[in-house]
Amino acid sequence: MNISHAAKRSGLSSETIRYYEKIELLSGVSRSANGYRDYSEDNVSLLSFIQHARSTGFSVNECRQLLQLYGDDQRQSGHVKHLVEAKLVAIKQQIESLLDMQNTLQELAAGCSGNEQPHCHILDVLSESNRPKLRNENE
Amino acid sequence: MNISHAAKRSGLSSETIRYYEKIELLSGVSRSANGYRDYSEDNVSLLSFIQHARSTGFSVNECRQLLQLYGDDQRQSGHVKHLVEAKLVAIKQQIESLLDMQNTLQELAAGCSGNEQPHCHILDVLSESNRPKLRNENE
DNA sequence: CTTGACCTTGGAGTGGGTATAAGGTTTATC
DNA sequence: GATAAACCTTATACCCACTCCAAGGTCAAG
Repeated sequence: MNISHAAKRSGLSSETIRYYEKIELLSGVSRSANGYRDYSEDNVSLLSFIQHARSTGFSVNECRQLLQLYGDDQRQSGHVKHLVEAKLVAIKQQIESLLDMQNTLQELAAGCSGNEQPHCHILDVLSESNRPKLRNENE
Repeated sequence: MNISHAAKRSGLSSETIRYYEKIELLSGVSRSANGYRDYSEDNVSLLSFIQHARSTGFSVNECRQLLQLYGDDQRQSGHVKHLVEAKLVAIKQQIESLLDMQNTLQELAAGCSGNEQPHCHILDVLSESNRPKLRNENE
């Protein structure tokens, strides 16, 4: 199976698959006589695994850990669950941060008339020297 | 005012302030006789402005646009509001995406016993070749 | 006069790809 | 058999937004 077929099957781009090989996230891909990469079903399974993990928020290095556990029949499922729970905490923090931004942006937009006049509440707020909501600034 | 003082005042790091100067996000900073950067109150205001905009989700290039509007007394507040509303849409999309990930991770964690046994529901799901919830795959 | 805390510059590294150039191969058509 | 399109290969550069490092200059305190 050539790379573009493996790409379609795994949901990754050909470029990304080559990149994953270069950083040794995926190894052991064989080559045809003409030098083209030749993907097995197992290769495609691993690529799909990576695609799923990446789209669930895992970094490439976390994918490395997940792949190692995946290939280890002596693994303990607690180790895997630990990675998932840690990622869950990180994702929740990111959501919190984005919700803060969303609130701020909504407040900014609500206060701006958005017409052809130069006065703009948004710019007023952004240029305020005291950051609102940020307490604990000793000194 | 030296750079570390400007850093404290603006909420940015000295390295970031030098970086912003290098990419010409902030210009016109004067120098003391010894070659040290010397920040005015106006400089600090702009740095704070950038810090606020960055922490509200705007990219460096979007900050460039905001700064241009900020410095233009012929601006139309509608232009500013447009930037804020576009950013709001992008932030909402990011939140949606992260909420999807959060759901997936919670389902994965819930299905895993997380003990010392090798069998792991998480790895089972990640290695499933058919992506769940992703319809519309003609062919 | 030395120590430590600043400041300067340039350059490299990070993550996770994406794009481009320059070339080789395969397949279909004429 | 020629040729063009659509693949494949490699190496390299680029993107964003910093962050870190090395090598050196400056300055205030003790």
